[in-house]
Amino acid sequence: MNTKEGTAAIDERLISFFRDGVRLLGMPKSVGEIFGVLYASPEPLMMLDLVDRLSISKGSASQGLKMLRTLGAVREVNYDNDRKTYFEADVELKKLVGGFIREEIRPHLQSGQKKLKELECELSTINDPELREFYDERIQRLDRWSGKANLVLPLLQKFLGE
Amino acid sequence: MNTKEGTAAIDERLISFFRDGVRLLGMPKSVGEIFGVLYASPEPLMMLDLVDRLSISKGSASQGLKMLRTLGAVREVNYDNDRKTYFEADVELKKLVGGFIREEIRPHLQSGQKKLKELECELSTINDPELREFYDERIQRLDRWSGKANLVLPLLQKFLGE
DNA sequence: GGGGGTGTTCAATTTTTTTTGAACATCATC
DNA sequence: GATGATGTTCAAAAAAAATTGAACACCCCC
Repeated sequence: MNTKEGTAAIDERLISFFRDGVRLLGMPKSVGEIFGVLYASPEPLMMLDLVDRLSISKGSASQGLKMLRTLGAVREVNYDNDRKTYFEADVELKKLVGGFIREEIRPHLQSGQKKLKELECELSTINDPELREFYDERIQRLDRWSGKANLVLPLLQKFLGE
Repeated sequence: MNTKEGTAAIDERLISFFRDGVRLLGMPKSVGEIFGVLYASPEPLMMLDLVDRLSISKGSASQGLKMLRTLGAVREVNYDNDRKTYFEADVELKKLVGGFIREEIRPHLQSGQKKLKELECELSTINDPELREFYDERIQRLDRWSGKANLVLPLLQKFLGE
């Protein structure tokens, strides 16, 4: 790790940048901090480096890294022809955000769409035509919306992928 | 409130739909439930209707309504030439999502951009040119990204606004 | 096959967020 | 200006989420 140069202040700011950033995505701050340390590091790091650097437990570090690897935002690398596994950040943030969209937003959207389908089936159980009309309109509205969201997500990912 | 017709099951599903939906935006489930009840109601409701319907406390209902009004997703209306205030959902979900973008995402983005500005200033304190180059590249990358995000948000809002 | 260094798992703990409830504010009506 | 029906506030309680730490698994190397 690089401790000679005066990069501590910068590292701190980068870490804080990502800590807040992942909060917006509803992830624990430790995950943001881990990503921040890796993003700010010229060399890959080992898990224990993160534990030291951030004063977090091995458990947190392990789980945070797992989450980040699932998103595709961090990967294992070989380094220094040493057999240990090191970790490095994928500098393309689209991995971070794209992974979030893939792992969090899409499943939610899908389950929402399933719920809407079920809703449509139940519509016929309403007798009063006026009331049925009312619910029909509201459910259709959600349908259109959810379709739109489905449409826009890939575009968004494309756009954000530099 | 409409209790005659067999809409309870549908209402339940709509409520659950929004409960999960707002969870994705990191809001308390009570907020989603409140919006759900209003969205599923042909008539405006009073706060105490929500308290009854959802078996939540007045405090929750009041705070949830406040949040939804801040987002612009719910508004007060007059009804039944009665002086009480009633609440109804804005059926355009863009209000809900747009409000979220305005109240949550934008401020975060702005504070992130401020952080980046500060980071750029600190770059000059690094002596080693190679290391400075490294940080410079990473920070610029964040800059580009944050600019992109700023660009895409209004487009997103426009697109989602039917 | 034992030891050192690394990462994982998960029950217990801590921290954070949400919800509650009781005291208070508002205001139309009698 | 008392009453009743509504909404608000906020400290305390409950619930949910994140973090810890200790036991365990893995794996290279001697």
